[in-house]
Amino acid sequence: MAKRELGKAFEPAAAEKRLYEYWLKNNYFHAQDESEAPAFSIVIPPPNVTGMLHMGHALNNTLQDIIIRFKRMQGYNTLWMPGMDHAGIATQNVVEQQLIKEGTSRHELGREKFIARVWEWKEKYGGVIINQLKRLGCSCDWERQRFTMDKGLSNAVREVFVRLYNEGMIYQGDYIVNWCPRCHTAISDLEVEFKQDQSFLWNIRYPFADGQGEIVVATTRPETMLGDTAVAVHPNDERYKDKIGKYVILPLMNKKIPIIADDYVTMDFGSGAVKITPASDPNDFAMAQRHNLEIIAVIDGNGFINENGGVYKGQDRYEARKNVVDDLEKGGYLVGTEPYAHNVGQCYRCKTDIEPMVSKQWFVKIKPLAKQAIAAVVKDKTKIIPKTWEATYFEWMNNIRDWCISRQLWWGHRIPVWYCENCKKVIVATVDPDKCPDCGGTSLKQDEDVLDTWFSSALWPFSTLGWPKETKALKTFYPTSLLITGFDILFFWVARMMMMGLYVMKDVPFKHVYLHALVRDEKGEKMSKSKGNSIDPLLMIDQYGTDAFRFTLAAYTAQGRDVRLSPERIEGYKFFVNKIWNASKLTFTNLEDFDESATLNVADSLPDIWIKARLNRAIEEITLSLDEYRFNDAAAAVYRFIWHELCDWYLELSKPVFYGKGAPEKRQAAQKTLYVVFQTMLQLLHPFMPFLTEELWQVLRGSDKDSIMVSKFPVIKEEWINEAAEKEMEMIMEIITSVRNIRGEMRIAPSQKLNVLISAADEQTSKIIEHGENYILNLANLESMKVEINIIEPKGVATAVIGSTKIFVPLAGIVDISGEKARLEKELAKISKDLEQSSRKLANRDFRAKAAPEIIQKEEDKLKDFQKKFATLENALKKLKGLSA
RNA sequence: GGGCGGGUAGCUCAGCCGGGAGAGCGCCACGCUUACACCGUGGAUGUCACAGGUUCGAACCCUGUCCCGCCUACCA
Repeated sequence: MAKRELGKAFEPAAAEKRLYEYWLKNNYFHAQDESEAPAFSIVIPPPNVTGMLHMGHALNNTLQDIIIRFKRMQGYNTLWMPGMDHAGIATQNVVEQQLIKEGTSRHELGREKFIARVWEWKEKYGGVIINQLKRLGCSCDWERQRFTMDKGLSNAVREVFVRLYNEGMIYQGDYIVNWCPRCHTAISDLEVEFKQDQSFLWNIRYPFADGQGEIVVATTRPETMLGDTAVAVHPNDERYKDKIGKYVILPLMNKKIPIIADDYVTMDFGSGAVKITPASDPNDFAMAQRHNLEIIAVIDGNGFINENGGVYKGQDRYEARKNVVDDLEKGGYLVGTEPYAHNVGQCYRCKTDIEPMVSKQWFVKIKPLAKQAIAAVVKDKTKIIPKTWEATYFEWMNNIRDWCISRQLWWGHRIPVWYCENCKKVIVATVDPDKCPDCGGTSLKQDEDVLDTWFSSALWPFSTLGWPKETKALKTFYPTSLLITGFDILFFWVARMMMMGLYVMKDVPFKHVYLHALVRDEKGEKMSKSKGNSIDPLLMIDQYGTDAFRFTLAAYTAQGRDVRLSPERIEGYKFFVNKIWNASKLTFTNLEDFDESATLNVADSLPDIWIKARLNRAIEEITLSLDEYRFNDAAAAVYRFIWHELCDWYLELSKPVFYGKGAPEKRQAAQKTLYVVFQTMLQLLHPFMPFLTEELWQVLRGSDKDSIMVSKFPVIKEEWINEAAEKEMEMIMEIITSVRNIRGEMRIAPSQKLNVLISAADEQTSKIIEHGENYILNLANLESMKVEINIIEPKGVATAVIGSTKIFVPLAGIVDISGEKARLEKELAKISKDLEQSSRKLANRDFRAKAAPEIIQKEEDKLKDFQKKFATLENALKKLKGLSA
């Protein structure tokens, strides 16, 4: 085998670039539309076209790439479908800001030109995140990349809209919606964020129209009283029973409004009477519909009082609040003001207070869709992982309200509805009509609104595969196998994909949904730009390399737990990368003269057999963990195998053989083992650390061979299973560790060679230990080792015990024996505690009567062990005291 | 108001279908042994939030309490 040179350290930046290009060039990321191999597919949660890679993306896409690479190596025809979302409000905002800087506006430009500008912006600046995903190592099938505003996806949107409309699932009407006075659009219930606000509760007196007394109402929004059209009380409220149907005078507006009765009113809140403003409150709106109340809007789309607000017209809603309160007070209508904490809805995008407003909007009738989506999860057609999220999913789906899908924006899928200006006919069509089907008129006007961005995202799992065309890709990859996303968009996106997938495709969009947690800072706070605590993933990649970064994310991704990240943690895994790099250097040096094809007649050594048995266990654990999306467990298993088994033990045990201190055939056997184990280790690690493993794989096997990413993921090899060897090795390792312990505790210089006497309980153990003599001599740094059966403890030794095996280290002439006393006493204290606990347990009659027999047996074995150890140590201590006395 | 998750070593967290408290980092001691000081070897460290209960036995199961997150909700 050729000589291989590795530099002093892995250089991520250069290697990452080179290897990613190599993968692309060889088309490894590409999935086949048709294949013999079983399909495995994931659609990416499409990032916003305006987006920059943040930690959430980094985590989300790292996890996807780990699974995709794992499955690809397992031989699946693997598709990772990438793409982006047009992000209506966000993108429109970005371009509008640009226009403002240029001293113009979208209104000056006009709709068509504005949209052209957005496209221009998209081509020029949009989608930087795609290149950032590449730096993360994502193995997406880039040839298939989609954008929600693409022609194909836009067709899908229209097709679904028309279908829903024709089946009576979409309707238009004047309803109260969440209106953002800054974005000038309606938003869905989900897009409203509630924030607690320290405000006041104003108590206002409404006099009866007949002059007989008054009724007091409380409100957090006094300015809305301008639009009050009733006062409501509970029908069973004795205080007001006789007042129902009477009228009060609305202060400031000097208007008669009725007192009505409705169950919605809580009797014991405030005075038990509530003012009703149907145009400014969703509950009041609902009540107005029940009671046929007048609906008077007093606040306009900008958040200003309109012409219905009398003298307050033209005032901003907060200014009007102040003035209304002042005037109420002046007029003697204000009964009192009390501090009050309540929730205020804000626009998720711009944090402006939402103004509930009545306007004409499009809605999707959602209950029938939700019903199917619930059933699919109940029947396990789609599995939500971790399962705890199912409850949340059901809770939301069961209480879902109709989805407002129209947005008063320009950037987005324009609603495919046209109005004939001649005969008022409403035309709903997938292709732009040129004349009215009824009257033939050609003066058609398209609905001004666009659809909620999530409407198109909801179709993502099938629209990206070519639907409504019946493509091969759709047939092969739908339903997709898995969706990986953050729990924060369970409702926004996952739930809606479930509903649309079932409605359109008659099948679930994915079989598994893995919901991961949020990335937080080391204090557990959500990362955000405004808090200034966000960590830039690209900076981390620059500093520590993609592999270390990815591994950190995986290692901290425990189900149902947030990922707390800090640069120090990533640095820790950079050390791991370095460790692997150096182990590779050692490996490659020792494999220089290795001939892969040579046949060997020499048997494997114990470490050879052992490391393969351990490798088997690592394969099993990693595979199982990844199958169950336990990323942290999988990462820990790789880490432990590489560092604590391969590096700490196998490489150390094998050094003498490699350095030629034995027969050449033994060296060849070790080389063969190392060659196999090292390759397998790289394969296991590949999903986590794609770059490092590819680099090493190619150096090890020669770069003319295939990439590691298309090699076969390791499976357990029957012939490697060897429990006996694991036990034997464990014995030897324990002996080495106990001598090291004595050395450390007794402060014996590492350079000081020791002689050791070992007392084995039986012939078999004695053989095992003798078998491992060379390993023990080397790793415990001994001059000599002697094993006998049941020898009497010599004088002047330090003693260690492993079960029935005793290890004696003569200290005469090496170190003052008095230190051993303290060491033994410490050990004795520890063991006597265990001993006491165990014997107490066994002395308990109930324990003997009720515990499982194998547990009792185990406990008895334990006790015997403790007793032996205790006796040995005690004996040693006695001897020591006798000696020094 | 309802729901979910969490409170285990100085820090971040595993362990939780009940039977000898773990990892990583940090800390202490020793060591430049021909892959690695981004390292090696050894060591110290915990009334497993609190209070009850079930059990032969509880970090793990049950009940309650206290904190900390998050989600959800129309009490004006």
